[in-house]
Order: sequence, then C-alpha cells, then structure tokens
Amino acid sequence: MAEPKRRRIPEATVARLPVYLRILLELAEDKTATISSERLAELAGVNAAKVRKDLSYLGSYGTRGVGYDVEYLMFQMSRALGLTHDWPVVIVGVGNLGSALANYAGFGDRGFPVAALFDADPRKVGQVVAGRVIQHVDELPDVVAESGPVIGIIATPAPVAQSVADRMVEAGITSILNFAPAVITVPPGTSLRKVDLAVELQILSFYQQHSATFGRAGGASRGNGKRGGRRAALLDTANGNGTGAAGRARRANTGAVPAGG
Amino acid sequence: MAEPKRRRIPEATVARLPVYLRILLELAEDKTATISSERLAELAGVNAAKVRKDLSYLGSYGTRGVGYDVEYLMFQMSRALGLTHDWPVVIVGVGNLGSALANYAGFGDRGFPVAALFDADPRKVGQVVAGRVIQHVDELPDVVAESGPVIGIIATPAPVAQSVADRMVEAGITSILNFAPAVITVPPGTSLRKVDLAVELQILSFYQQHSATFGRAGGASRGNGKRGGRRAALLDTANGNGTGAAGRARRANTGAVPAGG
DNA sequence: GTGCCCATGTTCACCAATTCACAAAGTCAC
DNA sequence: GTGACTTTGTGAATTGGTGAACATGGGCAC
Repeated sequence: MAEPKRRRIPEATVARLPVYLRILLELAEDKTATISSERLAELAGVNAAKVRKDLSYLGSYGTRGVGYDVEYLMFQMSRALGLTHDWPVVIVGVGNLGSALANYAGFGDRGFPVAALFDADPRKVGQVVAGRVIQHVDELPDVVAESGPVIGIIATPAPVAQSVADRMVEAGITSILNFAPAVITVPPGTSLRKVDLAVELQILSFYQQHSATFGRAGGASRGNGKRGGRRAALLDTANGNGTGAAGRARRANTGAVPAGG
Repeated sequence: MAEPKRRRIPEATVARLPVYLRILLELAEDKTATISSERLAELAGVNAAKVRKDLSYLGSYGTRGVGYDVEYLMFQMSRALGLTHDWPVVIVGVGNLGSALANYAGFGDRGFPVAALFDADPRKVGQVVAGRVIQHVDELPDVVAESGPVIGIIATPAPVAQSVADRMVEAGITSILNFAPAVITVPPGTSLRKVDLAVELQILSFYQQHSATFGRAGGASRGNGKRGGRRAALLDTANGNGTGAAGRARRANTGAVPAGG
C-alpha cells in the first residue's frame, strides 16, 4: 500500500464532498481550469477555510498562489468518493415516489444506473416503468447475487420499510437509502441514510414558528439586490450535517437582519 | 410573557423532534399511555440520554419513575414544532418529482396540504395533477399573498433553482425546501433545507468504498438474527445532523463487526 | 536568478453536541 | 405512612466540527 489512508475523513466533510464535486463539474463544463478555495466556497455556500480543510483530507492537491486544478481535483475527489465506476441502484416500492426516482435521469447520468425495480404488489409486477419491468421483491436476492454490489433504495410505505431493509441486508446489500417515513435499523457494517419529507417540513415549520417569535422575518426577505450576486451563504443541508435552518440571521455578512426591522 | 423561551433548542434536537413525534403518533394509535426514554430511544434509534435531554428542552413533561405521557408529550411537541395549525406548501416544478410530491398523501395527512402547483412550461400550465390545476409561476406572488405563510418546495431542474428561490423570497416565502441538485442561497431570515438524491448516493458510495478497504463488509450482513428484534441502532439521517453512515461498526452493541470476518 | 505576491495547508481556540453518571423526585407495594 | 424502586432531568467531561489566523511554498515579473 502506497498511502491508502491519509487521515480519517470526518463525516461532515464526506457530506460536503459531493457538493464540491458537482460544482467542479459545472466549472469544467465552462472550461474553467483552476479554482481558488475562496471562489469554491462561495459557490458551495460555505466558508473558505472549511473548503481548504475539507480538500486537505484528500491530499495536497492545490498549488499555492494559484488554486486547485479543476480536472485533477475532480479526479481525486471522484476517487475518494468511490465514483470511478458505476454503482447500480435497485428500487423497492414502485409507487409515486419510486416511479419518480426510476424516471429521474440524474441518477444514471451521475453513475447510479437503475438496475432493477421491485414491488410486492402482484398487480404491479410485470408492468414497465421507466423502461424496466417491475419484478417481485422475492427475486431481490437473485438479482443482487448476479449484479454484484448495489445500493438499495426503499420507496415503500412505512409499515413494510423495516422488513424490506431486512431483506436487502440478507440479500447482501450494504448501502441503503430510505425514503419511507419510518425509522429502520440495520446491522453494523451496513450504511443507512434516510430522506424524510415530513421531517424536513416539520423542521422548517419549527424555524418558521420560531422566527415569528422575534418579529416576522418575512419583511426583510426582499432586502437587498434580489439577483445581483450571491448573499450571505447558509448552506443548509438536509444531508450531511449543519442542519442550520437559520431562525435568526447568523453572522449576516450583508447586514440585512430580519429581526431588526 | 409567561415562559415563552426556556432554553434555545439546539438544531440537532430540532431535527430529531419530528422523529420522536412520529413514533409517539404510532404509540398513541396502539393505545400506549406512557413511554420511557429508554423505549423511545430504542424506537428512534438513538441514545436514551439524548432523548431525555432533547425532551428536556421542551420542558419537564415526564414523570420520574414512570415515563412520559404519550398524548401530552405529543401535544407539547406539536406545539414546539409549530404544528398546531396547517402549513400549506406550494410546489414549483411539476416534473416527475414534483408530481410525485403532489400526489404524496403523507403531506396533507401530516398538516402540510398542497396549496398550489406552479411551472414555467406553458404546456404544463392548465394541466391537472393530483386534483390541482398547474399555474404559471408568474402567479406565485398573488397566490402567496392570498393564502398567507406557506412553505415553498423547489422541484425544478438545477439551472433555474436559484431564480425560483429568488422569486419565492420576493413573494414573501421564508421557508424553502430545495430538491433541485444545486446549491442555492437565500437572504438571512429565510430558512432553507435541501434534499439531494445524488449527494445521498455519493455519500453512500464513499462509505461502501471505504468499508471495502477493511475487508468487504458484505459478508457480515446476514450476521445474526435477521428479524428478531432491533439491533445496534444507527440513526442515520439525511436530515438533521449526524450524517453518520457508518463505514465500520461504531460501538457495535451486538458485536457483529464486519471487518472481523 | 531573485524577490514579491498570493493562495494553500495547518495550527489553535472556540462552540455545539453527545454521552456519562448521579441526584432528585415521583410511584407502588405493603 | 414508609421504604424500595424506577426513571427523569441535569451537570460535567468528551468528542467532533468550525472559523480565524498564520506560516509555508510555489509561480511570475523583471
């Protein structure tokens, strides 16, 4: 092993890397050759020091006085994220959400092709969605055994989410993304992330309610230049960390504080 | 003011409250009268101490030696989250995802009725989705002005997400949930949360890749009792904080560590 | 080839969040 | 009414992450 492990990359950093990567992709399309941590921070809505620290976990890939080479940084970042090859995904539960996910082109584009669709409803099995025949969930183990490592997506109703997760784990899936509004547990060694609409809305509700306690944030919304350049960044983040929906202005660079009136 | 502000509730706690609330709802349906912090922690996939501390921010609503009254706790929690009345949502962008969201019954059920659908595509305007006529996005300000405070959901393609956010802010919306795969910025006083599919998948990819560094986590998946009771909980959390998709076992209670082989 | 300039990479101090451990406070049995 | 038992609520210690400040080191002008 040459140097396989630099430092252990913090979870918060891991959650931000994909954001940087997407920005780099856009920059590359615009034929931008190099980027400074400051500019990248601005585009990602974070602090420049944080960007530098995050990138330093990947290695010293910047050039002092110049910045980071976009192409090279993209390569290193993709490597760190394990995106050098495709990760097929299998979707269990082909209702409204499952169909939408299956049809979402962004998946395949970014290295996550939809490998198979499953449902437990016999009426759905055999139907074609997004160019794929829906299979019965009983066939999950066989499909996984054939196709190798995949990411499992749960898009079922809440009551069956845990049992689906169990079946995924048993089939050998070690990465699961749960869209069902239910807490599910998996054994150690399996990665689990969740996306929960209702929870997100309720968090927003909290901050909305809370900002109302200090006088009505709404007024300042239209504050200054509505489109002329980006403003005080609060990268907020359903993923990763930094939940920070900011009830009050937090260190407002632009000085447009809502409560001040 | 009697006692409007106890302590300031930490963001991490705010992100967990909705999870507790959902569990309480299920418990109430099962006619469970009281719940201990330990049991609640188990159901939520977190630490019991954390539950107690989280709940203590709401006030001292437990009874020592007994636990928490489910109904009463639900009430207090709903109040804290601002869920005593409905929060209408407006969805901008009625593509695959937007339609799925509009059709998602879970919204209205939980106090977030869909108030209106918008799109910029003239071919979509006038069509009916989920029982609602799609309006042109230009009408957004009028609708918001009429209906009062709403939560804005962005389900557009990435390139227009920022401009949609700007229009929402200008219309007076102060809570935005962004599904578009783009970083958007809003002025202070506006709450922003994001849900990003690609980012979630890439985070999973990282941990999948990483667990492979220590020998292949896949093997241990089937470890012990596949359904017999919940196991070492890792609440992982696309929202809130604690990104923690656990590459390796983290403090595995059950002892089934993947790398051990 | 020399020196200035500029952005990186890293150190350090701070802040937020988690976890432990335990006293306080209530119930229930008798 | 008393005592044992259970579970909460919180203070303190620890961990993880953030942000500012600064030294390091490479490019570029001349």
